[in-house]
Amino acid sequence: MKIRTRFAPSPTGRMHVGNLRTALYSYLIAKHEGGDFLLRIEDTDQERFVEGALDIIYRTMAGTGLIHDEGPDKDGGCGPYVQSERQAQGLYMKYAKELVEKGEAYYCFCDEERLASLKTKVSDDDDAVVISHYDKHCLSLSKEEVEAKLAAGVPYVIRQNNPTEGTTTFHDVIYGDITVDNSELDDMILIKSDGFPTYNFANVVDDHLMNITHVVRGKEYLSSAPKYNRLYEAFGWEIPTYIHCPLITNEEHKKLSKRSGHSSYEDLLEQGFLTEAIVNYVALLGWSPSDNEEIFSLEELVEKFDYTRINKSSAVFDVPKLRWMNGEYIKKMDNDAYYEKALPVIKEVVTKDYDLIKIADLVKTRIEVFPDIKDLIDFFEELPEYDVAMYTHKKMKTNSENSLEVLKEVLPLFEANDDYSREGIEKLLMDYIHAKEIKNGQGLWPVRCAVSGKQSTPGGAYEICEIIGKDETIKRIKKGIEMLNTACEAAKEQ
RNA sequence: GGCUCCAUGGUCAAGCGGUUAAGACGUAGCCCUCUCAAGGCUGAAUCAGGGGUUCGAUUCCCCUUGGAGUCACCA
Repeated sequence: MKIRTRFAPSPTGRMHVGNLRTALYSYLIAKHEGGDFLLRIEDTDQERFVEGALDIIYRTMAGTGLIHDEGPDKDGGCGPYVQSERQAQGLYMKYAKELVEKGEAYYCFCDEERLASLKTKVSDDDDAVVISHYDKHCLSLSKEEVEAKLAAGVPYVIRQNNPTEGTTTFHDVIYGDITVDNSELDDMILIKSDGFPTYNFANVVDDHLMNITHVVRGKEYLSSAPKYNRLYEAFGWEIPTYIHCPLITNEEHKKLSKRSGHSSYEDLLEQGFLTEAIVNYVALLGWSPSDNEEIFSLEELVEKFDYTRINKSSAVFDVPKLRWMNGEYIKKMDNDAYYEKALPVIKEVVTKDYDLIKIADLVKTRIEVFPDIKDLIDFFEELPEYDVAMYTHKKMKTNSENSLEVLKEVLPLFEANDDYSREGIEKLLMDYIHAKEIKNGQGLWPVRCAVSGKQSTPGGAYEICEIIGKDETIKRIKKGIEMLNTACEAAKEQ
């Protein structure tokens, strides 16, 4: 039997990483076995629909490479793939009525007020949680009463009719058999008063009609799974394989939600993460391969993915590790791809006519995310204000006096020099250092400080001088001499 | 609060009765080195607690504790 999985998002905004991972796992499970991966849009809540959210879904799927075989834009014979369109065909109502006839569902005319009276507050520490359990009030309505209300146009919903005794057991690949008392099963709404199906109902109907074999979804749905089973059984349909994925949480171990912010795929892109790194990292939240590798392309994931190795416990979304992984991907990038990403960021900071490629090369192993570049290279554009104390470095054996000496002696050499290639500068400086018989650091530290104004820089003195060129190098060394002069004189006076 | 699930270092995790309890991120130190990275090496750090079962439990069972999810005309 061919595996068919589906990703069924609601068009309510950006896609947060939990959804992305669900989509990824669905895709991987299908593709690992050469099965089909479908995209279905669950837009049964008209109020929550967000303009443009559909585009985000398509863009995310295409961007991450999770290409669907069937979907709203790719008919595979199970369409339409948008639930509002299916609703318009009266599809869900038809199935709901079938259930009513079987006694597995019933019309409910209870108004908001009555429903509210059913709600009970339960104190959960400081947060007051409101729960409700429908009391089957309308189940006792006679056929005639129902007909009369229907004819009178009284608003109604259709509810699932769950037994109050006995137990229901369902099976999940990851969590095993789970049994609950039927008394726990609320008579959930199947068809809302606006005629739309609820997520729960549409899901079951569509998964069956679309021949979905493996239902992949988040663990937050685990508690509603028994009610699904009752629906399948009521219809006499085959129950698909359930694969509930563990939650992805924030640092506080709470479920990652849209409100957590900065946790959607697009947020991450805006923060400078590469989609390959995001996909790779997210794949490893809740799943691990049998070997020790960690860096995987989507193709490799397809090959390696084994859903029986998915974990049970939730995983914290650890940004530092994502950053590390992103850095690994940056290092692996070929020049074209790297420059395409790096140069625009560099241009934001450096407007001077410098060799931006050289700057890009300098920072490649020093960043984890592209925006990191900015803070690293700002000194190229303009020499920052700095403290002369920087020239004093214990390990380099430098201080204000000998730094001043070095800069003074090196200045004429720079002025006389015309070879500002990296090699040229190296020769100039090393010849000087050898002649003076000092340690490399003693000569190079003051120069690098003068030329960058920073304690630490990507690259060393040679590279920086090469990039900023003769005029700027001389200008900055003079500035250093000037500052050290005043500092040394002030010291003498004391 | 009811129900359900989960429990190996700070984080991701391997382990599926007998191991010196992998590996990765992070972290500490060292090497390299003109700084910062990268790279190399080394270290610290984990089986929540208590009962069983067993010749032997991280591993199987139970309880406790802790955490999470869920309890909508949202998905």
